[in-house]
Amino acid sequence: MRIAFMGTPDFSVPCLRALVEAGHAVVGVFCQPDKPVGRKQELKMPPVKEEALRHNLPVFQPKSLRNGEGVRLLQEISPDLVIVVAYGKILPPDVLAFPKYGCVNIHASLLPKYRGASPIHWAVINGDSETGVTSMQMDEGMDTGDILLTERCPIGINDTTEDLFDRLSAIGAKLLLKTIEQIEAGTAVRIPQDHTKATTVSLLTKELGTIDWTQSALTIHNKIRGLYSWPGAHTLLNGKLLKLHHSLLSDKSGNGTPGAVIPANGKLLVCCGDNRCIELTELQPEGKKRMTAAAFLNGAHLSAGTVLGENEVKS
RNA sequence: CGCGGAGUAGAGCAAUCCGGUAGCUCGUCGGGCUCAUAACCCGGAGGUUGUAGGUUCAAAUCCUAUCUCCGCAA
Repeated sequence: MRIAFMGTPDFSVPCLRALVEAGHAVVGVFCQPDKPVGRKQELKMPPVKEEALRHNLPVFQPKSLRNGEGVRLLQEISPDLVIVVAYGKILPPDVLAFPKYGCVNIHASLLPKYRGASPIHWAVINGDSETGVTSMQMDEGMDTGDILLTERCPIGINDTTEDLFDRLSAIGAKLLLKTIEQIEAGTAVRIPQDHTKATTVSLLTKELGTIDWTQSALTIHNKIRGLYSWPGAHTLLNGKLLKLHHSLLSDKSGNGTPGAVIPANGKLLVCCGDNRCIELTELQPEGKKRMTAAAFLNGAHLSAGTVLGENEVKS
């Protein structure tokens, strides 16, 4: 079976690699165009492209698949099946209809929950104890196609989105091979989604990462790990940005002003809105490298009354 | 030439404006105290201040160049 692969970020790479290593005929790889990135605005190729080049696979980076462009490219490689994993583009109907076996998508949630752009982040932010991966037969809607296979995956209380990314992409690769096996064998079963239970999540914004210290310690902890490592959670310290990379729930109660810091024994505790504390374990002041809480406390010389999240500069 | 912060002991910072013995917190090593400890006390080691030039009696500090790291923006 001739397979075309569409994907862009790190998450997609294990799926592509699995296809190649399983001996499938990957006849073409689609990903987003190279984009300028970083301070120098240097062009960087997407991870999927790097992986494709490593295997000497033909790469296509069309700006759009619409207006017949997608079909034109598919005609060059005539795939029987298209695999889509976090490609980042909507596939137009003529592309969806082109391959004999249609287009199959790997989505990092248990559909119909968390349709859309950032399912892993939201599962963690919402404090879910479980998520998973779904393979589905794509239709014209946004993650609305019939479900083929699912695999569940527990979320630990300190798991970050990045942790889940790694685990789910590995699960996705496994699920993908299994799905293709069933399609080839003709044993694939399509289960329509229960659309009444569908939820859709949007793209993340940086503003989302601003911590509101009047929220509960658990809510804040979920936000910090859910937004790690991108776009990240942050607050203000003496008017300057302070990124929060990792945190732990503390069993200590903290009935001070929400955002008030309690430095103790090399640990950095912060009072939250529910009179509980969160322990910040790794952070990064504006313009500095990331550091452990102990290192931060060594040089920061925090006074007892310091409150995070306030925009005023204290002397 | 997008805007900005920063390179000082193993870590995080101070001293830089106004040149004059490089200091603090922690770690580390040794000793002491204690039923005991991540606690406390005493002591030690560890620096050609990112690099290269320049000014000066004297440069971490002033001037010039250069490398690296990071925040914002994209």
